[in-house]
Order: sequence, then structure tokens, then C-alpha cells
Amino acid sequence: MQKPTLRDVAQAAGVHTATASRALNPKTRSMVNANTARRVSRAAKSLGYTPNPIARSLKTARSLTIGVVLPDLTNPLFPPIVRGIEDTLTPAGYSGLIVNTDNDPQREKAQIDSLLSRQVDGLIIATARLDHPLLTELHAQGVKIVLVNRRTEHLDVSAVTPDDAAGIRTAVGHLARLGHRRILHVAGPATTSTGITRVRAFRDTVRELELDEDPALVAPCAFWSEEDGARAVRAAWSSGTEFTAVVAGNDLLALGTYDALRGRGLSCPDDVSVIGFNGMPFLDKLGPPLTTIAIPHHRIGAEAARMLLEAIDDPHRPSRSVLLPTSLVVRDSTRAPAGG
Amino acid sequence: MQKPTLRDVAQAAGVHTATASRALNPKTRSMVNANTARRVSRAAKSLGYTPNPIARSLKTARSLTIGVVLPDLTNPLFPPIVRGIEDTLTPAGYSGLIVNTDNDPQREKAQIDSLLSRQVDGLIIATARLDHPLLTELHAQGVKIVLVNRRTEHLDVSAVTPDDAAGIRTAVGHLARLGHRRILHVAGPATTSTGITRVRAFRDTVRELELDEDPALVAPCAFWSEEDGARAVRAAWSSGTEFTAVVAGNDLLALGTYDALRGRGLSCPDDVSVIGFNGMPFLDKLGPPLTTIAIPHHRIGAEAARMLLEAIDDPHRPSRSVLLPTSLVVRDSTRAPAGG
DNA sequence: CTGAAAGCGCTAACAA
DNA sequence: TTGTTAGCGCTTTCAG
Repeated sequence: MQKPTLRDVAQAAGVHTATASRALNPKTRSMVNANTARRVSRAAKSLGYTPNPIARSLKTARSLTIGVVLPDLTNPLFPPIVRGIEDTLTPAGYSGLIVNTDNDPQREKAQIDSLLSRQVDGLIIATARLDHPLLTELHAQGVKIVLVNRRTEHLDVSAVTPDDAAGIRTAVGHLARLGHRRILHVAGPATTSTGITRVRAFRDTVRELELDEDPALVAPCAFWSEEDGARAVRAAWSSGTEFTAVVAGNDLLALGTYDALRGRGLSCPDDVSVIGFNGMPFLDKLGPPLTTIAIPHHRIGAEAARMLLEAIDDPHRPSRSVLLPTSLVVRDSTRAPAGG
Repeated sequence: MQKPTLRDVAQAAGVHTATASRALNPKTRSMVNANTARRVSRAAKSLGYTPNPIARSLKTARSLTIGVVLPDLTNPLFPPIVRGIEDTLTPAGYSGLIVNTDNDPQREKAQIDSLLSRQVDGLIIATARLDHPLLTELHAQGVKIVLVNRRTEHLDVSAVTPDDAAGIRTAVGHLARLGHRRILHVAGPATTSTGITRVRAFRDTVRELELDEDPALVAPCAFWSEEDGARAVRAAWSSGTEFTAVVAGNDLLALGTYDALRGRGLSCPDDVSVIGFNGMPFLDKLGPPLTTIAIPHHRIGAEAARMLLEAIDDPHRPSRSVLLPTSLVVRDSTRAPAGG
């Protein structure tokens, strides 16, 4: 007993396959006599017919599939974003194909090629770097792209990101209000929009609030990782930099900061306050629970998917950049400075 | 400029499409003159030809796609398992389609139907319950299935799980060695194999080690969630149950236990030791860092994918159940009891 | 070893 | 409103 095809349904309903096709497709149902349509639907139901999307795709040159390109699904930032994507794609009849690049440009190229060869209708990309030739190339080829969480330069593609600048302003403001004047920014990679937007906003806010401006109060990292965060903080100390608080470029860097503090026998928040960025899960269970700037993960994913679907529906729609609001979540890792 | 098709390649190489197809497919390349094959390959490369998997799928009735059914990708248990799956699927030319059921049977049915209508070649399922009619039905339909992390009863399907019993034995043994005699098991749902296997192993080990056997020392949960873990521990207290240590059914239940302790002003590990299960990320950053039984997430996913690919290749291969070893990771949440 | 021909299941002109 | 016809890009008999 084979899976029934459209032919079987047509036969059962006593019509031609073309008619059956039209009757079953909501967009063309209106072209068909209501009675016939009903007859076909009934036949389809009774046979347990489900259309074969592969055949449809071959004909329509649409796979109803979109590629989701992540650095690493294992980074807790991404699962909620992916859920936002899926939750938007599924009702629209689309599915997401997830790939991980591990931040390796070669792997990224291979994975995206494989996605493209699978005829994905568009790409949601979370691995964008500011200077990203591959993206330029894809865009030139007419591949539909929406960036999440990061942007790129010199390229007119849609992007959905948290409002990094506002978030950092809030973070620095929170610490300033507590009385901190020497705040270290553990900065993410300058190759990413997230990294540089946040460091710029940090500098701007420090100036605005007339806190201590000192170039040594920015500790750069090459990766968004705990290890690199810890390394950066230790490097700051060894060059004699003093500070009473840390604004980390993201939560992982904040965790690295925790490690560095522990390694030096320092306590958070007694000796140093720490604030993270992103609001990843379980931050409330840390020792101490981490104050952070939370981003709307799910909404970011959902919005990106929505924008991509729109772009697929209407190829001439201009690209758009969306900034989603962040929120300060105060926990126990921030407090007035000891001497304050 | 359209994407080149096999026809274009054949034309460029001066052969028939059939020959080009044979030359390009490793499995049939041997049927073709080595020279012609080379000529075709060269033509393909110079045109930048990539085969259209949709057309191939339509012909071969294989989508090179497998469905991955999770309760919720956002549960930190799953991302590393999914990576294990992807890392095995990708080199084999397969892709995974991930869906989330949120533990809702209706949603599960809808999602699996959608996967099946997309012609997936098999399913990796992480949502199995002991009694699971849908699974029985799918199995009867001949859908290729591998279970991860959980098993089901009365059904001859392959499964890859951690060695739950051994893990629990290790956990209880660790606490016993520290001197604990009244240990509470915060038990996962009895509808899941994981839940009942772990509770059984707990009871067996308590008996073997001649610790306090008391039915009240098992606190059942309806869900694998922090909230329910906290609730179960509070319930144990309110019924007057005393204990100096907790073996949680998984890390999330352990986190719930942390919450309950904090709510009662109790300290871990000073007042109560806690041990988790799974070894999810960032446990080392908790307050206090959580001792746990770590499972080989990545390997579980990889093994499941491998078994599914084997089953697809050879439909008559008998089903197989694999237990993967766990390991005790000692951190700061376990210590000798106060009075001990 | 290679070509001819058919067809996977569906949709989209075009006719009627 | 419905049927006819063709074909998406590929693989696979079957001849030659």
C-alpha cells in the first residue's frame, strides 16, 4: 500500500489531477467549482492524502526551507533565538535547517554551500562579521538574507539586533548610580558589530556621565568566550589597571570575569561588581546571580524569520534594520563600591 | 544566468545526461569510461554545477533529511545532543529538521506529521514516554526511529541512552562515602524511562548500601523542571521528612532544590548536599558549583544518528539499544553531613 | 560502455 | 470552470 498521490485523489473524485491540485491549494481553490472542490477534499481526506512537498518544490522552485547559520548551537544565546525562528517559520509552512560554523570561515562556506545546494529559499545568519566577503558574495548572487544579533558593513541587508548601545548605556548608568567611577569594559571581538557597537557606547556613556576615562579601562577579547574574558581581566590587572566594576560585552565574558575574580581571591560584588549582556538562562542560579542586560531572544528570532518570509514573498521589498529593546535585570552581582 | 543543470553539464561534455549522471555519482561512476568520467567532472566543475537534491529526491524517494523531535531546544540538555546528531548527519549528506513539542502530545503529533509529509527518511525522538501510542503507530507504519535519552516499553525500536542506573549508583555511592544515610531522591516523571530507571536504581542502591530505606525519601515530580523540583523538596519537608542530601533526577531538579534550600534559609552543602544528573553547561559557575553525573551528550546524539543511518541503509537490521557510560563530576555541592 | 526513453508527483500555461 | 499538455532535474531501466 503506497502513499496516495494526487492522481489517486483525482481518480477517486472523478476529476483531472490539475483540478484536484487547484481544489487542494488554498490559493487556487477559488478557480474551482465549490462542489467539485468539496468532492476532492473529501476524497483526499478519505485516502489520507498528503501532498508531496518535494514534487511541489521541483515544480515551483521553492523548497519552503530556510537555512539558519549559527556559530554554535551550544552557545546558550542561540536556542531561544532558534525557537523564535521556528515558531514563526512553522505556521508559514517553512522549516529551518540549522548549521554550525564554529566560527571557521571555511566551514561556514561549506555549510552555506550545502544549504544553497539544498535550495533553501533564504538564510538567517548569526555569524556576520563587519567585514564579511562571503556575505557580500551571497548578497550579490541574490540570496535572500536576514542577519540576527549582528550586522555587517557596506552591505544593504536586513538585520535584527538588540539595541546594543542603549543596553550598554543602561548598564553603565546602573553602575554609575551605585557610585562606581572606574569601570572596566571587557569588550567582545572588534570584528563583530556587537563588539564595536558596545565598546563605542561604553566610551560614549563614560564620557557623558563624566566617569573616569582611561583607555586602559577597555579590555579587548578575541572571542566571545569565558576563557578569553578571564584572560582579558587578568591582563588588565597585570598592566596595573584598577577598577571597581566590570561591564562585560556578554554573559560569557562576565562568567570569565567571575573566574578571574575567583582566581585572585576577590569577591563579587564585595570587591568588584559585574554586569553581563544577553540574559542567557540560569544566570539567576550563579554564584552570585548575575545582573545583566537581557535581550528579547525569542522576538529577535521571530522578527528575523518574519522579515525573511516577507522578503521571499516580495523580492523588491527594501531591506530593513530593526533594533529591539533590551532590559536591565538587577541581581546580586552589582553593588556600591567598597570605598563608595 | 540560471543555475546549471545536469543537461548543461552533459552538453558541455558532449554526452547524454544519463552518462553525466552516472559519471557524477560515485556509486555508478564505475559503469562509465574513465576518460568520459573525467571529461564530465571537469565540465561540471567549470560550470559550477551542483546537483539539485530535490529532483534527485523526487526520483529516488529519499529526502536525505531526518527529523529530530525534541521537547524543547531551550532545555540545555539538548543542544549538545543535537550537535552530535548534526556532526554525524552532515558528513553523510543528511540534514536534520528540528521540531519542538513542548511536551504537548497534540503538538507532537502535528509536528511529526509535518516531518513525515516532508518525506524525512527517519526520526530521532527525544520525547519518548514509556507508554506512547504515537510511537507504536509510527513503528507499525514502518517509520525508521531511534530514541535518544529515553526509551519506551513494549516496542522494538533502537534507543541510545546514558546508563541511568549506573549513574545513580555512582551518585548515591558518592554521598554514602561522604557519610550520608538519609538521602532524598527528587524523582523525575514516572512516565519516562529516565524517571523510573533512576528511581529504581536509587532504591536498589540504598538497599545495597544499607542506607535508610524510607518511602518518604522519594519525592516525585510531574515535570523535569526547576519549579517542580523545588515544589517536591518543599513537599518532603512539609510532610516531616528529614534528609542530609539530595540526589536529583536531573540538573534542573537540582536547581529547583537549590531554590527550595535558599527559600528555607538552608545552605548547600553545609546543611544539605545536592547532586544532579546530566552535566549541563555552566554547572561549575553555580552557587555552589554543582556536583553531577555527566552524560556524554555529543556521543549520544552521534550514536543515535549513526544507528538511524544504518537502519536506513539496511532496513532489515535488527534494532539495538545502547547504554553510554556516565561519569561523576565532583564539585562543591556535596560534602560530609554536618553531624557526620 | 553509452544513449534513448520514461517517469518520480506536482503545477502552470493554454485551450476548450 | 475544467481538462490537456508539458516539464521542473534527475535516475534508471532497457536497448544498442
